[in-house]
Amino acid sequence: MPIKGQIMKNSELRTENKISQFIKRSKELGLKVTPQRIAIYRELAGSMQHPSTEMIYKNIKDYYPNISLTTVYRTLETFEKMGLISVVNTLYHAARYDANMEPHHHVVCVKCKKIEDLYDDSIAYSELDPQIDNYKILGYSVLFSGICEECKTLNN
Amino acid sequence: MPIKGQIMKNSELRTENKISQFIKRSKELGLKVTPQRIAIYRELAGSMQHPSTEMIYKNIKDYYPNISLTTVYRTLETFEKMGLISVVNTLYHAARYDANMEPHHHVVCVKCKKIEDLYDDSIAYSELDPQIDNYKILGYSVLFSGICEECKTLNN
DNA sequence: GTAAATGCAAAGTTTTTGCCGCACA
DNA sequence: TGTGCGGCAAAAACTTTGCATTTAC
Repeated sequence: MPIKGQIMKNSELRTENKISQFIKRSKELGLKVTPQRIAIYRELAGSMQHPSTEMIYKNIKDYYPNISLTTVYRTLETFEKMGLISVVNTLYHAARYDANMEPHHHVVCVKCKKIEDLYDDSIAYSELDPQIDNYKILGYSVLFSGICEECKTLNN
Repeated sequence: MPIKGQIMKNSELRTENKISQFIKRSKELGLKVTPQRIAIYRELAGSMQHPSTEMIYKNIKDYYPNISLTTVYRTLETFEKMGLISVVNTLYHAARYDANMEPHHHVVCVKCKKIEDLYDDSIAYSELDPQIDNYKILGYSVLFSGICEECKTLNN
């Protein structure tokens, strides 16, 4: 959290700028802007860690001890539904397995959580980007998300 | 489960073939081939659903009521570690969020579960594959997995 | 025979829900 | 000043662990 009267770093300025945008967008969307929501958004916008709900909660606790974990869960869900933030791992609810060891991709239905295989050569990964040279890359997967035939028909 | 004396469908033959391979590979790896393990592998190999642990357990229960959910959890973990099957959603343990709404990809460290952003134009998705035309595609994400600098150094 | 695998029970994590009081627009 | 939001407690959903017994090899 930025401290008044102190010089802010560039990254902190960037974060504060994102928060202004967030407040503006929240109002447009009819969402109430509460101190908890600002704290949660700030924590996320100021982090490069792609934090979990628990991590966000713990960080906020330090300066806002009364906040509830439930609030963090509910708020992140709301933000995500409104398009203010995104979930890195759509399929976080439970481990999903595959006996097919051929290289292939997946498409998941955001409504019914069905996963289907996808063989598509138009998604090609050519060479390692310098940005990830310090990683020992083991593999990669492409996950499409969408709405499947059946869920489109049910349109709910 | 295929029934003796009945004509098998092509898909069932394919599944039984995969099971033979699985048994052979298990022996090579020094894994014991138990009825439970065959049942779990068959359930996965015969399914297009990318089932969760619970789904596999429930299906097996129908004809093998004594099997334990713990066994299914432990067995899937073992299979995955040995490279017999794979997890579709590496980051299933907890939801991870991102305030960065720009299109970008991610790289996750399989050891410490750290996620980093990745901007890479060499991963390009050109056009929708006919296979997923019946989906209303909302987006896609590329997730690289590997071992990060720090975890490489710790080499454990 | 022995190490590995299973089953049961219990506990640990992560997430959701119900209810009520509060405060923001 | 009403409705959306937050906090607490409880439950649900998912996963792991410890220990005694059984089984595959």
